[in-house]
Amino acid sequence: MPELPEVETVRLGLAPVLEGHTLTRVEQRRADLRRPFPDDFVQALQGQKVERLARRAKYLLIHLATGRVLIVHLGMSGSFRVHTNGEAPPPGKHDHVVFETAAGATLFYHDPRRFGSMDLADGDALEDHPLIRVIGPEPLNPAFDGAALAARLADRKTTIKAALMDQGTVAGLGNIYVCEALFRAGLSPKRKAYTVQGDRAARLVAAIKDVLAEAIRSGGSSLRDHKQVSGEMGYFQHAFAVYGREGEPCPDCTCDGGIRRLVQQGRSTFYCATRQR
DNA sequence: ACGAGAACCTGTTTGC
DNA sequence: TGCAAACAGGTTCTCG
Repeated sequence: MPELPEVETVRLGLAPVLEGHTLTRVEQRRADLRRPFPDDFVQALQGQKVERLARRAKYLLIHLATGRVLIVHLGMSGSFRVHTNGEAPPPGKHDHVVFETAAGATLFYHDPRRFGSMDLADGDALEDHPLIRVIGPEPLNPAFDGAALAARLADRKTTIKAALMDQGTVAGLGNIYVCEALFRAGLSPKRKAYTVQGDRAARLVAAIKDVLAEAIRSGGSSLRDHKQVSGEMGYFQHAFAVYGREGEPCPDCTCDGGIRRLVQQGRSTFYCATRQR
């Protein structure tokens, strides 16, 4: 489920359950996800108080009162589910981590494909962590403007689609929101990245900020499984202009073919060849 | 150094 | 109906 708006939705859902609460029990139910858990995973978390939840790109950051930080990535299929009032069912096959709080909440981390990961860092060295260090600017930060994006694209010979999928260019976009932002900005996914300068870059930044903010307000996008930690669906998927809409009419013009699909870097791209140049 | 493709997994949908 | 192939919200390693 997870691009920036989905991870932000998870953060907002988990914050009231975790912030200020103590983890009375942490159960690690397998040795690895995409990578091994840190050796001291349970020891670093169990019995500790959560201070606050943050997010960087698609990483959920759980800051502990000890100063350590749990870094969680949801991969392609990771999700959290919260049960309160002692109503948690037994963990299922793909519930790889169980957290219990002193207030009686139970959290399952569920991830069938196991592309997710969990790691620990020291809070004061978080920006130096290998996973965090390589990430580009946060798109919703006011400092991220057309000039900032243009500068990062100026020497990129790949396509604008590939450049935006690269977390080092700008943080948190994935296949859905790249397709949607390029549609809103009227830019072809096949355009060379270095040609996105000046007004084109400004339009693209505005489109990125708008689509992400709208998606967060909608509780993210729920494609196949549920996403909000309560089990409720997000509903931004109903607002997609192009993603997953191959063959449907373009919502913004009367072109013949409607929405087309092509494959770039092994991923589906959806776009309108008339509106996006 | 950069960019494209493969690999990592499981589950679901599509096509013959 | 049944089986195989294709496809899925991501990242990271390898190869050219």
